[in-house]
This record gives sequence, structure tokens and C-alpha cells, in this order.
Amino acid sequence: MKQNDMASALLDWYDRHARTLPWRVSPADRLAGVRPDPYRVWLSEIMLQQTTVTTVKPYFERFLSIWPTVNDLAGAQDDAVFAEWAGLGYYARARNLVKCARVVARDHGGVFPVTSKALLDLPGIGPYTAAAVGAIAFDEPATVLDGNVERVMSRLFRVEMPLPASKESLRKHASDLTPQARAGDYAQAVMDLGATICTPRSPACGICPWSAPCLARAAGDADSYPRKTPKKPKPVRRGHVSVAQTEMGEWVLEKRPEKGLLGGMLGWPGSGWAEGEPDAPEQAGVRVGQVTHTFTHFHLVLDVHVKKNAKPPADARLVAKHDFRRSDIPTVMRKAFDLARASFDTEEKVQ
DNA sequence: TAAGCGTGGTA
DNA sequence: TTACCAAGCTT
Repeated sequence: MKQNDMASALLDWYDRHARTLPWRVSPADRLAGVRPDPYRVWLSEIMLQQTTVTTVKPYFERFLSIWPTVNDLAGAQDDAVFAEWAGLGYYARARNLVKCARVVARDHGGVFPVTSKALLDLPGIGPYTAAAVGAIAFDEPATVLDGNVERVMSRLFRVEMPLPASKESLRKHASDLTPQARAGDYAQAVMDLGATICTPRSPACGICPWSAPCLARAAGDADSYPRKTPKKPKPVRRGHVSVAQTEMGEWVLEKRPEKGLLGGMLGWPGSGWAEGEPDAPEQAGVRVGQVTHTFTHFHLVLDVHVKKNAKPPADARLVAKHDFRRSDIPTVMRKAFDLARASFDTEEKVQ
């Protein structure tokens, strides 16, 4: 099958099966020549990095309702953005999101650059996101290479070299297939194909528009691609946190350092989480149990302590009971809170 | 180049 | 229960 025919076959499939998504222009509007809003495309692509569509949807809707334009987001308070991002993970994305919005507002007059090359200079925008925004928002025939496309290409061409070493080879295959016309639709189509047909497990080769040219399909071993180099085992780390209230009933939180794990987010004070952390000191309060949480590169076992009438350190962030939202803190901190809250008089609803 | 960086869903 | 996986970027 010729490369052009493959692109056409995929676009035909996309025209029939494209999913409706909040950041996507409807098929009818697309036919009428409506272009997507670059701000929405960018915001969705940042949120979708290593994150599923289902998880992103409510966050995207909420961000858009609070900050409808890039200029609105540029004028937001950092902490407000972090609070809304809480639970979505990879918090460096939230820090770079605000940075990027401010660069666009200040240096580009509130208008996103229109080429993937220029987009690549913005904070938080790497090769994938630059290509995706360039293609989807501006119809630039840029090649998107995400996990989906890597999987599709590795199967189409039955690439034996394992990822990540094979990445540039996969990029070449993807680039050769990328058409000049309908670049935005094609980019979304090839990713949709990976997300819905050419899935990691049990791919639906029988209904795939690229079944005919696919070498792995012919060999019957599509599910064994892409080859991957084995991952290192995750170590177990331990630590403790202290969920404390002041005499006034305020929660004693702290703002974590900007860099590193959960950077910039609110959390409960406690130990570090390196190996060989010391036991919790007396002042941490009464131990009520432990929670577990798995990060990208380690498992965490966290002892949870509670303390009433605590005297907060000078750098604490005191949050009044009625101002505290459980949803404003990262998931591991929510777990600690859920365990600790039973020890407090929290009859009131806490979101 | 490799490590650091979250979370929720799935088999 | 454990391990893998998802529209990656930064240092």
C-alpha cells in the first residue's frame, strides 16, 4: 500500500469514527472550515501528557471555565492554578503551564506562535506537544510521535529494536507516512487509531484501516510490539507526615519546594522520603496508621500522625477549616488526610 | 543518555 | 496484588 493511500485510508476511518472531545472541533464545524482554538489545543495537550482522556476531561472543563483565554491564565495566581491541578499529577506541568501562558501573554501579545519550531521554545512544550499543537491548531504537516504512534509504527513495520532506542527509527516511519493535507486531522487520527484500535493489549486488527499493510498483523504477533527494554524495579521508601490542627482549628500545611516531587504543592509536614528516614519525633503527634502510594519510580509507605492544638512553624500554611478543600492537595496527601480526619471533629462536609 | 517526575485504570 | 500502561518534558 502506498503512503498516500495509507493516509487516505486512515483519514476515511477518522471521518467515520472520530470521537467527540471537549477540545476537539466537531466534524460539521470542521467541514465548515472552523479552526480549533490554539489555547484549548495547547491546554488539552499539556494535560494529556502521560494522562488518559477520561482523567483529563473534568480538569480541562474546569480550567476553561475559570480561565477562558491564555491571558486569563497568565493573570492567575500560582497557588490557584496548583490547587486546580491537584490530583492530575506531574506537577511540573502546572508550573510550566503558568510560565508558558505568561510568555505568550507578555512576549507574543496573547497569541500562540503558529509553527512547531517556535512552539518548541515555550516552557513545558517538547517535541510531541509542539508537533501536536502545530498540526491540530495550525494544520502544519508536523509529525506527532507519542506512545500511540510509537506502538502503531512498531507494529506496522515490525520494528525489532526495543524502545527507547528505536525512537528515532519510529519517528522516521511516522514522518514518511505524514501527509501534507489535513495535517491536524491526520495527527489526531493516528493517535486515535492507537488509542482505540491498535491498543497495547488485544489490538483489534480485524477492524483496523491499516490491517493490510501491517507486518505484525500479517505475522500474527502484533501484541508483542513495541519491544521494550525492561524497567528497573521500584524500591520501597518510608516516611511520616503529621496531620495537625491549631488551637483555632486551622489545618497545618506546608508549601513544598518548587523543584522535586510534588513541587509547589501543598502537603502535610513530615520527614523526607529517602531510604533510612528516622522515626517520627514525639512532636509529630499520635500515630494513627499508615498509607501506601506508588510514584513513578518508588513505592512509598507513609506513617500518619495526628496532632491537636499544634503550634505551627513560622513557614506553615495555615488553612481555616472552611477554606480547606481535600481536592486542593496531591493524592498521597489526600490519603493521609482521609486516614487522619476520623481523629478530628470533622462533622462538617469537607470536599 | 538516563533519571526524575503522579495518578488511575486494567488484566 | 502486582505490574503495566497513558496525547512527555526537563535536567
